[in-house]
Amino acid sequence: MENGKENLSVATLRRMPSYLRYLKILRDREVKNISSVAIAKELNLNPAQVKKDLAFATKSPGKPRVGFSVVELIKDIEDFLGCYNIKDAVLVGVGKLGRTLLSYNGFKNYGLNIVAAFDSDPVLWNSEINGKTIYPIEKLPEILQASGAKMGIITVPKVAAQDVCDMLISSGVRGIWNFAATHLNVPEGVALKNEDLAASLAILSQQLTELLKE
Amino acid sequence: MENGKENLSVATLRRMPSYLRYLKILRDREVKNISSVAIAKELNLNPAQVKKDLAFATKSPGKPRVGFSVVELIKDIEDFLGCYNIKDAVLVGVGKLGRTLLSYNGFKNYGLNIVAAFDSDPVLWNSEINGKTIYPIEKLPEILQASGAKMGIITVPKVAAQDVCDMLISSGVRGIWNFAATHLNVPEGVALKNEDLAASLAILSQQLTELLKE
DNA sequence: TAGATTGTTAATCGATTAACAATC
DNA sequence: TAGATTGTTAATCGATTAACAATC
Repeated sequence: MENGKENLSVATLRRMPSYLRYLKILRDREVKNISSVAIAKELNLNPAQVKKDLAFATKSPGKPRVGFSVVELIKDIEDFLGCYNIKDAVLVGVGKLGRTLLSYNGFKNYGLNIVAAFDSDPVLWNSEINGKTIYPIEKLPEILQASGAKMGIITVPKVAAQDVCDMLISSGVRGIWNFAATHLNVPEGVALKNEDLAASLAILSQQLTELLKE
Repeated sequence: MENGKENLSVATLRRMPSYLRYLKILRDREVKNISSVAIAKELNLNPAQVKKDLAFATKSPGKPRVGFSVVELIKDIEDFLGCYNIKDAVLVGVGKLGRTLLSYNGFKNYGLNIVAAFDSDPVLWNSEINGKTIYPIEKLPEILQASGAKMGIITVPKVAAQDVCDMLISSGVRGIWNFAATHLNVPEGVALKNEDLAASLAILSQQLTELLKE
């Protein structure tokens, strides 16, 4: 999808959901309009950066003296994020984390739809969590190919993660969202995103350490 | 803690855990030594970047022609990340996600120790998950101040998140790890890290969309 | 009108990358 | 020795920020 603007960066993409979160709070408070300067202030960002970021998503320009309509801005950002979203995904590994993700309904706000789940434990087979059926892992190639899903979510233990990853890719998956705390090897042409709580923790800890020094 | 090097960036900190993950796989394969060039290749990074990153963590320099000892490098990076870590944290909100985090033992590799959990549901009070006792939320100020923990993990529903956040801060917490999908307002002097699955998803989706275009 | 806010252009800053002398 | 790898210096690149004319 073309959007006219060049240079959409990962940093911009990463900030989009935080704008959305703040805007939704404003909406709940029945605030009608907001300026990029005010958003920047609340989120501790630079106003010019916020203006540039929003320009990627907005369909109509902001109004001088007024700013942006909160509800319109929410809609524009949701559409913007949605336009990148691959609708269908499968999840492999119905342990604690897998269950949590299956139960989470927030993904649909971002256009993600988990169409099926897989696990090796026969006790879980054919049961449902949040309307999603759990299949034996052996059925993965068949169901995945039938569904056409291009994204795989890995929530299995470390030792199984690479095998599951290979299996997903050989069945047509092109994007891997890895929640297993291990390094995965993927071929060229496959996108990999490691969900890395350790990295978040490292950043927060470092900031906190700096703060406590003062 | 001083480390001699200037300019430790968030980007470097974010990459550290991924080095660690890959190195641990090498260790399991009984690989003895590894060069920064080889690490860069496997992780799709620039070799100069890997060299600079590792220089922040390593206690002794790598050997020309040999590279780094895998086990020493693991130890150095763990120490490096650990030196920033605030040992003690409390968790508020023992729902699905809170339970998952309480049960997860991987945090201790990064020096994080959850000392207590809180919830508003009386059914949970005084029960334990993974050795951590769950207390009524009213006891938060008392227990938090007694423990001296400076980090708070928020896993409550959206609507309660700001109140919990305020409560944590007024009881001495200086770092907030927010898993609730909402914007939080924190005063200056408090570090906030939003754990943002939506942002990850946006990045992965965008990459996947690009890949599927080709 | 006056002035707040817009979007954009140009300057700055910092991270990434290339190149290379030093080393074993 | 020859050459792979180190750590570092200098060049490049891209993101952030400041400044400002245009707008209502």
